[in-house]
Amino acid sequence: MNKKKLTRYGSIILNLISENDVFLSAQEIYLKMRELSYPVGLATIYRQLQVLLDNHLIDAIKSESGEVIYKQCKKTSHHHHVICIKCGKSQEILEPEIELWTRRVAKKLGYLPMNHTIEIFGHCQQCQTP
Amino acid sequence: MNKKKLTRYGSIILNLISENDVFLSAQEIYLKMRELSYPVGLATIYRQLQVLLDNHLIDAIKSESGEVIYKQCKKTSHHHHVICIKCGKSQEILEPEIELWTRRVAKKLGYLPMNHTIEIFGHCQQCQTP
DNA sequence: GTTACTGCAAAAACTTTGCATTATT
DNA sequence: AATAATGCAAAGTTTTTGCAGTAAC
Repeated sequence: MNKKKLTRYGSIILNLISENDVFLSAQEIYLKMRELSYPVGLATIYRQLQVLLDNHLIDAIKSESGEVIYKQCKKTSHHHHVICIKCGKSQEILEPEIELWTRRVAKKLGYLPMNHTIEIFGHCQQCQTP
Repeated sequence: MNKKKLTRYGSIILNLISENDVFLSAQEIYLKMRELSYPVGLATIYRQLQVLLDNHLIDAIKSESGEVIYKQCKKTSHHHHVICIKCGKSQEILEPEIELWTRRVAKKLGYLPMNHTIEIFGHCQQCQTP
């Protein structure tokens, strides 16, 4: 058994993430925790985020700028996201056909696909009308 | 005019990249340049890679581990890649349908799509048979 | 002789790690 | 008391920036 358990701060972080509709970076979570007066260190944030990931309680993707951002998704199975580049709000993409597409394309080129990243960035409905 | 020009090292970097079939990171390019006895600094590598990108002479994507990697692509228009996670070899994906798919999916969710990333990671033909 | 490029060092930003201290059981 | 979690500081990585020196035109 390689899995570490959720700790006090782990649950608090999970709550914080699950209340939010946007992807948050570890740094943002750290700041929010400090705002909420939890005397938590950044290292703990990173360590507990890893535990949450290992237990599939949250999802992580890479932002456009390259940092890892976290969110709790409704779908438990593999999926992708549309992310607003203005407000950060994201929605899950529920299109199984794309999984077949990646497999088909990879195989056509002689590759055995193991993994893929698909992210769509744009403006959400609210952020389109200023 | 905001574009900087290609310099002596820029051309050498472009040659190095165009001779390679795999995506290279700035750090790898730096090492290869030093191996070839060019007394070039890492900062210059980064600065000239940016110039090469601005002039669309090379393409860049993010690797699985998050660092930016560079390659000269045959296709000049927007496209995606399958990348071997063992040897690094990549192939360009020539499927216009996926562009329509991302637009359609984003719009269905109320988003105005601006940008997207699609990368497939796996094992290439040679790396499948050890 | 100006202008632009480069090297070096320093800094910035994100993340990981080591270790002494503190909390949990 | 033993075990595990935490905070802090330090270090690791990738990338950017400032500036003095050098090359290019």
